[in-house]
Amino acid sequence: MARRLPQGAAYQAVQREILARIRDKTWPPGALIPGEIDLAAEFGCARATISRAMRELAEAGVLERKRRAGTRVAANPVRRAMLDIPMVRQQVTDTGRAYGHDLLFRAVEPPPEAIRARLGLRPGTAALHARSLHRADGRPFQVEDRWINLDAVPEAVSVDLAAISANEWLVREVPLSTAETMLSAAAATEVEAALLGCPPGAPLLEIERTTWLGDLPITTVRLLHPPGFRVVGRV
Amino acid sequence: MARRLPQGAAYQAVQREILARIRDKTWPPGALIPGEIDLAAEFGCARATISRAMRELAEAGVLERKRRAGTRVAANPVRRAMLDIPMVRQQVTDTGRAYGHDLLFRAVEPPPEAIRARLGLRPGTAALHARSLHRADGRPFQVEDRWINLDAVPEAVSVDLAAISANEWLVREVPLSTAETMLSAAAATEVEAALLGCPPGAPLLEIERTTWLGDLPITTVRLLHPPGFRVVGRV
DNA sequence: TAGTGGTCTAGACCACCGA
DNA sequence: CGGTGGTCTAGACCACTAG
Repeated sequence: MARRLPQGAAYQAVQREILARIRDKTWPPGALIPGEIDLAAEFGCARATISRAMRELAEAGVLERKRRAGTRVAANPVRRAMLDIPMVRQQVTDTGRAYGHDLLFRAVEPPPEAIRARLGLRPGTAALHARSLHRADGRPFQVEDRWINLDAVPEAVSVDLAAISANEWLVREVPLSTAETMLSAAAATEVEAALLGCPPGAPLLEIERTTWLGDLPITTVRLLHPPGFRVVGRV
Repeated sequence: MARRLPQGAAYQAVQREILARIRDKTWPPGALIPGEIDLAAEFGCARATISRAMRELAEAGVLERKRRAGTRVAANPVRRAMLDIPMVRQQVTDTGRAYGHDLLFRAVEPPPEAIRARLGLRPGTAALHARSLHRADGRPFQVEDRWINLDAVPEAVSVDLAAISANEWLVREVPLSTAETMLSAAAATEVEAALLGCPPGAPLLEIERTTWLGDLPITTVRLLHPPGFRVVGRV
């Protein structure tokens, strides 16, 4: 590989070259591009280097790879946005504001059907239900409405949610779970409007997230953000 | 590595083991974990295998790696959601519906200040402005309000946007650009409400995206979706 | 069934930066 | 300055699947 380019590693130089050839239509969308061995010969590097370059481009959605069939330029490129959704506290303090939260409601009760199904509970089973308001510099930042599966994490029932937010407790005690996230827009109810300090009916960004530990549903949460709130995605 | 586990590759087995040790608090948040050489010895595999396993976990936000300082369990785990935002046509047809779109407006005109800055244009420079309504089975699916930098892609001015949507033309002609995506909630204006078939003030999911080719801004677009529309993120 | 990508290894050199 | 991660190599075997 052209002796130590100033710009980073060899596999990245390979990626740049591949991208350049796609852009200038040397390799148009859908085209079959040379195999790893051929490219390694052309670029004068090891096959593993080409392999890593192409593997990452495939993960990024730029290439489509199949054994025996070879590697093609993706015909229908998909825009992928990586959203980082940090813990609320960090979201607030990272922007230099003071974090605070109020526990508005806490009960152990049977969840509505939609939540029950999402948590995989038997009908009639109770779960921990908590609603909190998170604040930045005292101003409303996020309303959190959370259900926790007590079959999965029974110790949650004895946590003082006024002292530590459910969010943080779960991150500490049940780390590294998998999650499904949904984003949508919702109109503020009377109650939500009062909490967030906006008119009823105002458009709120709503994030719903269900979290599993393996196959076991742990918690499902609905986060509401005041008008103007934005989630920013990288690449 | 424990002789060809049924579940996938060796580096994945290493990842599972690392995750297991984080979950059971063998390695709590913030803890320094053994180096690549030690782990390679323990797992009986090559250092490269450990390296790949840990590199991916670091990219996923589970580990934090620093030269000389070693590898630590991330203290403030971030939930990362990967949003796939396909081309509108695909989004519609993938769900078995018929795709259609109407060009509502097209002009070459100086953009408002916010757009002008985003596209990096000199004051007074005109850009291509297009507004379209995308339909699924005839029903409103998305309102697209787009500005295209004609300094970057002058040939855009001669494209028949009624025949091919700006979205698809750009994907075909200017592939593999980098982008910034923002999601928020917005209230429907009178015009938007009429287009999307919802009451004025209804909460709309708004996606704004600006796209660059290298450092050159290409286009910025605002996508509005009717109430109930959801974006789903994987992991 | 042959050829592609997927993975692994043993060894090596290097850049970075914390102790 | 020395140890860590970051990368690269040459070679090997394997899994999958298109032809």
